[in-house]
Amino acid sequence: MKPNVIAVVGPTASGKTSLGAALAKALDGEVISADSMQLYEGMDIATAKPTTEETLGVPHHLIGVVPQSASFSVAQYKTLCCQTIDDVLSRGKVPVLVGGTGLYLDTLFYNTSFFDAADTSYRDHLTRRAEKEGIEALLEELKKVDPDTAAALHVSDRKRIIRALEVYYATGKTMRDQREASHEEESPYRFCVIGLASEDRACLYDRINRRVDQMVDCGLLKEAEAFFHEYPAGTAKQAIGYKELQPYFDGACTLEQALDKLKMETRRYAKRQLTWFRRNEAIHWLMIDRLDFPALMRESLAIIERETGLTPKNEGETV
RNA sequence: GGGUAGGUUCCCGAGUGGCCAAAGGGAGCAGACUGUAAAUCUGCCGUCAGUGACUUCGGUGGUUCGAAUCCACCCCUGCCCA
Repeated sequence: MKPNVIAVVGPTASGKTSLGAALAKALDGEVISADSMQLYEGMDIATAKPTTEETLGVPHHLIGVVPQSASFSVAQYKTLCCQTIDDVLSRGKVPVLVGGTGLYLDTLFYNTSFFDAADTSYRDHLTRRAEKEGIEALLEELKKVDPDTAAALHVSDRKRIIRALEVYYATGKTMRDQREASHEEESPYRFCVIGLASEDRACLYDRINRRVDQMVDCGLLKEAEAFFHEYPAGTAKQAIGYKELQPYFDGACTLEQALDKLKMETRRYAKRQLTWFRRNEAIHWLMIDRLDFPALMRESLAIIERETGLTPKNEGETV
């Protein structure tokens, strides 16, 4: 029988961190992050990494483990995450995945193996060609080698056109072949996925707005300033939080304007996350605007018990 | 009080007699996603029925076959003069 892995997913600011840590604590588990930005070192406030208090004394893995300067990929995440899951399991603990990066989570749920993209040299070459010859030329080229993918892509979708060509030239496979090859084996784990969402979109957006203000209170500006000092514009990772603040530091807008923009971008990100997760029918959704924290815990534990048979270690110590 | 620039669909902002439900952008909504994914891309976006109809361009009247566009008066806003 496959080992159980719990996952807590959902849009940003939905409360994954607290629920995940509390569940891990209750189930005698350990948290493994499935967040593409918390993986990197630094950016603690901007990426809302769990604080010491928030971890509830439960071990948290894959947070701040990749240097800013490193190039990273989904493929590497998958390897790293599977190692971590196995490590947690080997110690008799329950792995609790917590995060909002849909692609990273799917690579685990569906056990897909991606063509590793860490080496960017050929991609850079294609990018330069796109600049010189125009992306239309590359799309024409893709039509010849991989017509399926070419037909499915919009001309504006430069990144995917380039990627499809990259995959073809590097592996000799079309994207479809690559996709099929990546599904050869089933996941070695059995996932029980809890999703956090809100019935009323406005409620989630409200939480996001408030959280940005909290981030500022916690020193987001100072963190961003130090970050800009260490990593000149363009060299940093693409996390939301700094690039929206850049104009403010440059004197191009007021702090209020920058924060409004930051909130807006975060809201839009949350919406994209929801779109991603919605198509996953295995997710057990819980509504954060209908359930308070104890209720979320109760419901989650009920779902987990039903699905996996796992029960809290100590009754009454669930919060 | 005088002068002047304006008031356009959720917001910004084009439009200065028919080709205007009204460019463009933003927001919003929906979708995609096998790349670094907190990234990137797509569709919809006045209302209703789905080749059409109806209600919109500060207000009220007017000119005209026809007005967001022209005229009159009124209301409001920015700036300048007092």
